[in-house]
Amino acid sequence: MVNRQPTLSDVARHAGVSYATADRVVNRRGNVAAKSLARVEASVAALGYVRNVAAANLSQSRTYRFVMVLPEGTNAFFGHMRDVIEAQRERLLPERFDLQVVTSPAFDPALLSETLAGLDPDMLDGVAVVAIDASEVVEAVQRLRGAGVPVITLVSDLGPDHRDGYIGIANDIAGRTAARMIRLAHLTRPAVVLPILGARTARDHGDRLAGLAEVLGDHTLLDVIEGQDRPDLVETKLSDALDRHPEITAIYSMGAGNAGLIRALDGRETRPMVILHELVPHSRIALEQGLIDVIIDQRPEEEIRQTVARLRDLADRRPPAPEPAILPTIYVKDNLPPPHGAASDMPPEGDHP
Amino acid sequence: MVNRQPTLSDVARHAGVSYATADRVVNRRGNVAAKSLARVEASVAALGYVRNVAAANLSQSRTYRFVMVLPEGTNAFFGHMRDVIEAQRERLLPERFDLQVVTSPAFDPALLSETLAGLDPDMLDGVAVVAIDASEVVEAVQRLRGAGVPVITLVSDLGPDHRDGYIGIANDIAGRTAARMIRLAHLTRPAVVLPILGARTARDHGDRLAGLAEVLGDHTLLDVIEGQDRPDLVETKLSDALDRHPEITAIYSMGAGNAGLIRALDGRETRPMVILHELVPHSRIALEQGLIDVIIDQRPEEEIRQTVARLRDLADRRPPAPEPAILPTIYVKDNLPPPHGAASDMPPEGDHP
DNA sequence: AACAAAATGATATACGTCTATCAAAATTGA
DNA sequence: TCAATTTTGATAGACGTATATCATTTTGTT
Repeated sequence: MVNRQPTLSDVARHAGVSYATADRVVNRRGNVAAKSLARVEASVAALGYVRNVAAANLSQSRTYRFVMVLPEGTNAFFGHMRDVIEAQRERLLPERFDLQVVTSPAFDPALLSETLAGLDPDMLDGVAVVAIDASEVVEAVQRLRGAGVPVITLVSDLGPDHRDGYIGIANDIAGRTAARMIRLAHLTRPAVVLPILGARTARDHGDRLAGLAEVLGDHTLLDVIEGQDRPDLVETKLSDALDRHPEITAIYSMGAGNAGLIRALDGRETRPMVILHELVPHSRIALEQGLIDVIIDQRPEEEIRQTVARLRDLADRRPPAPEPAILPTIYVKDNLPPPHGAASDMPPEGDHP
Repeated sequence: MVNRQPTLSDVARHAGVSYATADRVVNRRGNVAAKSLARVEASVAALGYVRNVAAANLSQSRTYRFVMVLPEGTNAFFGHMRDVIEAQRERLLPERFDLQVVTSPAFDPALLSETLAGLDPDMLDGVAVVAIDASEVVEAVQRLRGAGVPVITLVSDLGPDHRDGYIGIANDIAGRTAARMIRLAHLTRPAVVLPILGARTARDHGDRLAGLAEVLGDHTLLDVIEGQDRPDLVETKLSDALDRHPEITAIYSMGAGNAGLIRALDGRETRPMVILHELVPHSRIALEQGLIDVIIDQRPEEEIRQTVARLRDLADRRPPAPEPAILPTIYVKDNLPPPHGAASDMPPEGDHP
């Protein structure tokens, strides 16, 4: 059996002070003599007192008010992420979580910093933002943090000193993983790899490319195609490259606009090995139909779950719960999650009769 | 802003009954006239009342008492799983979770059912068991469930009618995934695949083998080696097979005893492609050193997290939270999680001053 | 020693639920 | 219609914490 968890009254009794004084210590209200402070802290340690967060929240009728700032637009990945957040929002409402989604035009640091500046720190317990690594954004984040609002970055990071946490994958590792898969498919022959990205200036794309190059070894890496994350551009540029370089054995697409990539491949009778990023409806279909081989995904469901957990721990001012790292997940045709947007937790039947 | 969540008092007022009557309805205490019952239920629906679980647990000084029944022994996988549970146990103690681990000798249905029979239903709010699919076990589980204790299966399942949930991977999908990886490594040449498993009678191994065969297509599948999950046996049998079949291009090990597999490969100058199951210290090292190519893992951290969440929902008698499916995870050398047993994704930062 | 300032203690209320008790009202049966 | 039964209402205490108030004690200063 578990012994009853110690309460703050237990701590006060053990320290030989009143409940009020113990409360002054643990809630840092000041006006406590150094001696009392030390005794209370000693008792906290001795008894292993941990604040009962449920009781604390109840007493304050606390609501966790979190804002998630996502890029605006119709991008399939962030569209899915918004769906995931919406599902969580409804689930978490009765547990007193108020999740709000705010959008800001993609790739625009000035507008993003304005959006962040428009958030009222007094109405917030935490912010998660898909960051753009620019000085205005860093400043806007620092203003929030200075006002006591914890900020974590989501999917796209700022420097480690400028946020209270990062939930997302390491993009160099994603690139290395892609390279490893390409090597696995070229155990007995040389590879000629065509990299496609949105823009050389996009930091996450650059990191992926760097990781790719590191692990690719002696295999050949062609010049990158910049597709601006636009399907039409990707389609024409890729078609052209495939015509000019029939020796290509693998394609790694680091950005978005993959609907165009799929269209470019669909007509051809033979195709190279293909790896791309993010499991979204059109990439899923392409994988199921055998038009591509591998999808590297960052599991947005898991990212949102961890984001809420982390924001909550930050709001409660307690050490973050250890969570499994979010690693680039490798999907092939056979280990895809069940199709419905909001994932189900059970294996798709039939396996265990 | 969020409107305040309705309380049971709000429901009572809306229904025009006293708090006591509303309470009688929602907590099914009986002695309520049909008319009152209907009105309260209508008000619950109208206001969207959801019980505040935190307040309820506080009022009852509730502790969630869960037991996890694992196979006994030094198996690296279950050893790791126990470490993971222990880490969670400490974390969850202040939140009034009492996680107990009970072990039972591996592969012994009779002893497992005895172990289950030895659990006192009155001292328990839920059980998770690594099941053995045998009638005695099913009966023991049914006795627990009949006594009001929810039981979920972990890693190894019973039939869907005999438990309140299953947390683990679908093993046929794991086998299919392995086959897909083998195919990816044989895009331009035929594969000759050597399957290794613990015993043909082990259901999860059988499922993996079936999945493998389904996806392997025209490639050659050799006769299985039975290694009894024992490193020494695996080592000698594999060495022998490699000597007799130099044409082998891939090995898929579905069971344990992989330390022997690694020893058998370590001496050789060339080796086939190798896929095996479960990320444990020795398999991790082999992957990092390039002795094997792929590890298929079931993420025990994630399984334990979901297990606790599911048991809690069952104990609270509320619909299970949607959780992302646990899919066979593909690890290559580059997307391994951070090495420390209990994974942490963040440096243990200082929080807000 | 006298006084202000700082520290402490005692206590009350609130959060939303569960549980229990007792009295009052409504319904049922004969 | 009267008694027995069922149903309902009102209310109080407990869970552990946060917050506030006010009186009292201790400390520091000159």
